[in-house]
Amino acid sequence: MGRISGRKNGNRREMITLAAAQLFREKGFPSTGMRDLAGEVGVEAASLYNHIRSKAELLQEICFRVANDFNAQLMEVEANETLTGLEKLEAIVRFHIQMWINRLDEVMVTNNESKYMEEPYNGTFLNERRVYVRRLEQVIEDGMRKGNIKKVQPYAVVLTLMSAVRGIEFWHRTKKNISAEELEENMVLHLVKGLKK
Amino acid sequence: MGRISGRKNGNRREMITLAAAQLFREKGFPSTGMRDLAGEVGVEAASLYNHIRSKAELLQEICFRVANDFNAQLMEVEANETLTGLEKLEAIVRFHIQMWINRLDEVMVTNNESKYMEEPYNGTFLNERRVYVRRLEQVIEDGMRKGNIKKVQPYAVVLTLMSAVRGIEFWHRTKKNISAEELEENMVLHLVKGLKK
DNA sequence: ATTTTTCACTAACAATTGTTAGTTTTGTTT
DNA sequence: AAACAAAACTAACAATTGTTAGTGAAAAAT
Repeated sequence: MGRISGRKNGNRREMITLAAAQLFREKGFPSTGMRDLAGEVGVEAASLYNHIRSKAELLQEICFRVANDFNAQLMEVEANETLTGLEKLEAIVRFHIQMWINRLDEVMVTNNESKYMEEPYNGTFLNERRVYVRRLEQVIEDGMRKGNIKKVQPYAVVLTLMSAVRGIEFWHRTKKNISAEELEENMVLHLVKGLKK
Repeated sequence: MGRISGRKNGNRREMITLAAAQLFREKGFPSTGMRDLAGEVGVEAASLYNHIRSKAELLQEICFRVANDFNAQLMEVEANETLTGLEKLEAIVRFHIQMWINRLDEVMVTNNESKYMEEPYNGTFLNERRVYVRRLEQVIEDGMRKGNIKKVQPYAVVLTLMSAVRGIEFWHRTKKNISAEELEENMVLHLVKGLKK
């Protein structure tokens, strides 16, 4: 065990993973070649395999890392007893918006390319998503019961919220029109405050 | 073995296009092989080329057909002088919802796979989209000026609206929870009525 | 009945795919 | 300086890709 275990290796691998996220987003997973990725990293394709096991593994790492971050934040909000239902929802929506603004590559890959994961990873992923949606519905139902969220179909609202933020993808391409803060406030106003009773 | 049902070439080609839309949605454009498509149609891969010029042409046909349908409806609404700004917006949002419900394959391909079109088609497509967004912003600005839409950033609202309906993709996989009509009403309530002054 | 058109077939192509094997270079530890 | 591990390289593989050429059969037109 000579070298400090995986320190340099870890950095290199992280670089590869982030380059992969960018390419997977831009070109899509199936049409991103290992030679494309190698070129981005500045190395021959075969050399990548000193750091990763397969192309598929890269996709799994990206998707599950993002999924875990969403889950962790939801857990945190759920546990916060000082917030009303509507405030919880707002915190969650703001987190989604910030993820889409700050980690566009990874989040878009998670949204658009996760279907290219092999089993059982894709199945697990879809299941985790289903659970996440159900927990979000619970937050809304709680808010409706306690009285500061107006009467709606929780499932429809969750679908709408989680998809609406995807619009940030297009904002990214033409940033000039409007700042990140303005965009966030407008979306929150439109999507969350509109639910106040 | 001769021909199957094709009285007219047009029918056969339309069958191929719709099968392509379904496969492009499910598997993505790059990883849908011509042999997959041929199998779906019940024919050998080479035989497809009696009806189409290339795989790329299929994608173009799907994307521009959908884009044209959206443009046509927007033009119709714009021309209707009896509607207020908010009513126009509602009509447009309802049309989007119905397109996502009734023509999911084509609409999803248009949203997710259009980037795989070669130039100049992709450029033209992105430009058409930009124009569409700008026209939708105009509808909102008109509504704000005439007084029945509350003060918002039109660009942010358009992004939100156009993306929110993408949630219907997930509804399609698990239809049981809620009917198409309920979903539409909930979305309209959430997305449009929330904008009323 | 004969010609013409339509369309499916088989076979094959050049290019590209992810990945492995084996070797050499690089940088660190003893 | 010698030894060792990490990570780069070249070369090659089997499989798959979209597409073309050429042929024969069925349908439509004459």
